[in-house]
Amino acid sequence: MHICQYCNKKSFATKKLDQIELEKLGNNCNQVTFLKGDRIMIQDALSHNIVFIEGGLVKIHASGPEKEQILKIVKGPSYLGIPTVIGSKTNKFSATAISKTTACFIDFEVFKDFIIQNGEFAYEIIIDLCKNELFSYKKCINQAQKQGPGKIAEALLYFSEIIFENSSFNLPLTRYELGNLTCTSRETVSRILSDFSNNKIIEVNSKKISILNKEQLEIISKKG
DNA sequence: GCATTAACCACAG
DNA sequence: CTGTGGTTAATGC
Repeated sequence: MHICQYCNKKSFATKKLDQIELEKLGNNCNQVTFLKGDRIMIQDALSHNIVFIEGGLVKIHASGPEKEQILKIVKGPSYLGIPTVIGSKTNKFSATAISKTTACFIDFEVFKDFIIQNGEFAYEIIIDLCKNELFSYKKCINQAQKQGPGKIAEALLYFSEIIFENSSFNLPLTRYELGNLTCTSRETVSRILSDFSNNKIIEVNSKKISILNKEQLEIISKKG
């Protein structure tokens, strides 16, 4: 059992719960700590839990016809698996920690009761789902229409602005994984990164990447 | 044809 | 795991 009342990492939705509901949540959720590489959710497993990532970085991936596909990188605080628990019996994707991550597993029946009984809670969940859907649309367009440099520029800006909120960061993926995420090959990632580096748009030191010319990167990302 | 883009292969560090 | 060079295929002037 977990004391949710005093948790300072509540989601926007759980901030809308009253004391009684928080107590109920606490009695029906459990916190787990994952290390880099640990699997948080396994595709095809039955799941009755909503996962809330309190903090840490998580890789969302699913198996395709020939290989595992990285769908996106998510930073806590964030819910995982709301669509897969509500819309399906089994998980339609896997989640793997790529840094130390704490997550709360919430019993779905309790989560469902909150949605049905607390409109403000439900509304916050809907906002979250909407944002995710729009993100998917955007990623689909990027993937279909942008060329290599545009895709990589987009990914670098995503890490810089959304994930790390810093112009300089340590890439939490290998070149192969970045290629997989952006739907290109590892060789293309290598070449584009050194190309950006030669043009003084970014600075690369193995995993450490600093964005030097954000405007230029945005132009490349935008025009594809 | 010729240029561009990017995947695949191979090899070195 | 990564960077680079050669090769090949698709696509667009």
